[in-house]
Amino acid sequence: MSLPHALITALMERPCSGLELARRFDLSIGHFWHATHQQIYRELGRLEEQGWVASLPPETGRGRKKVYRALPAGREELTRWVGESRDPKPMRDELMLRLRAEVLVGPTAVMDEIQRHLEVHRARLALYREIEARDFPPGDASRERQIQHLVLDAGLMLEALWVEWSEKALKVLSSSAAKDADAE
Amino acid sequence: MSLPHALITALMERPCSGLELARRFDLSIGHFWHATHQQIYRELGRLEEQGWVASLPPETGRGRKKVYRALPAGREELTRWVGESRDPKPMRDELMLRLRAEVLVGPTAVMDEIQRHLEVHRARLALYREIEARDFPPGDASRERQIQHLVLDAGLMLEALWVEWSEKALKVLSSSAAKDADAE
DNA sequence: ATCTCCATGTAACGAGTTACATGATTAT
DNA sequence: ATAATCATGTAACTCGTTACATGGAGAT
Repeated sequence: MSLPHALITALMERPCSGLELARRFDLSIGHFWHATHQQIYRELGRLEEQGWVASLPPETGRGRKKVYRALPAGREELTRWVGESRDPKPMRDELMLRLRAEVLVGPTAVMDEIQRHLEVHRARLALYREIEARDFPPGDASRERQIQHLVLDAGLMLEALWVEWSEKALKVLSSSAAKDADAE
Repeated sequence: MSLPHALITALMERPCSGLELARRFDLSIGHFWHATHQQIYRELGRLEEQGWVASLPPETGRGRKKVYRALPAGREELTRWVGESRDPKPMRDELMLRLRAEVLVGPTAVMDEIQRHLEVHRARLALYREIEARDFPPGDASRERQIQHLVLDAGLMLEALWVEWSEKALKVLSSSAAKDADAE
């Protein structure tokens, strides 16, 4: 149940319409909490029912741009939610499942897949580094900036980790493939 | 759509009943693909319909232990699935959302939450290190063992990353809190 | 006029979660 | 006998995904 609070947060930062929200998600919040525009519309409807956000123009049906903003009640709800406590979820990684299955049915072409992942992670890492260079110049910063930097840093560290892991995996798999060939 | 294939994998490694599967998930596969026993029962039913797994005793209703095993068709399906290609999903982390919201409604007690997460990740890291010491002694190993080690290694690296990140976050937050106090 | 975007929305489904129900087995 | 536990299962719900439908605005 985090999407509603992600939306209130985004609307507190700046009021905007559903589609703009979807686009902003793609650029920032979406890096650690993805959502499609359908999810966003559905959730905005619920948030409005709850009285946590409000849309400006009278609801004249489809095709009309509706600009939402967060209400005081939304801010209160957000404050309550920030104080909640949840255990971190265990990771969920399909590639690890595939590797485990590969041991049983392989050898297969998993190396290609790992290579593909490696490239995706490298691209994300490069993107995050750009953002860091642009938005977080070295030197002291306010508490707010430091927290935002921490969040970005988690993304940087994760992508770097996956780049490192993928390279290692490729190395291990190629050497063990060579050994298998020797054994024949 | 990964759970069915996780189940086929587990049943190929060793046939067992639904509840045993649930327990084995908690111990191994569950570290990177969690599932509850309800999910597992539902999925086993579907897998049996599909003809990918079979249960031994005649189906005499509730309370009767049913031991499942993977069928050749299941193995084929697994082989097909291992060859599939999917982009890695972007991370999804509620704590990052909370931090982003905290900037707007804070300062709050997020540090306590980060501390809690830190302890969870330290515990998982210790567990994975135990498993590594027990199951992966140093020295050459077969391709299978190396792949299994790679999977465990991803878990180790991730938990170590979160420990590192949490410690850093606590340091940053405590120093910026001190500065805020100075400013008053 | 009609075409192409922009913007909002519906519908249907699959996956995951939570709470609970029921039959079998074992221990006391 | 009955209570605890093992084992399987139902039901109801939320969240996320995919495909598609509809209305409005500007361009040619």
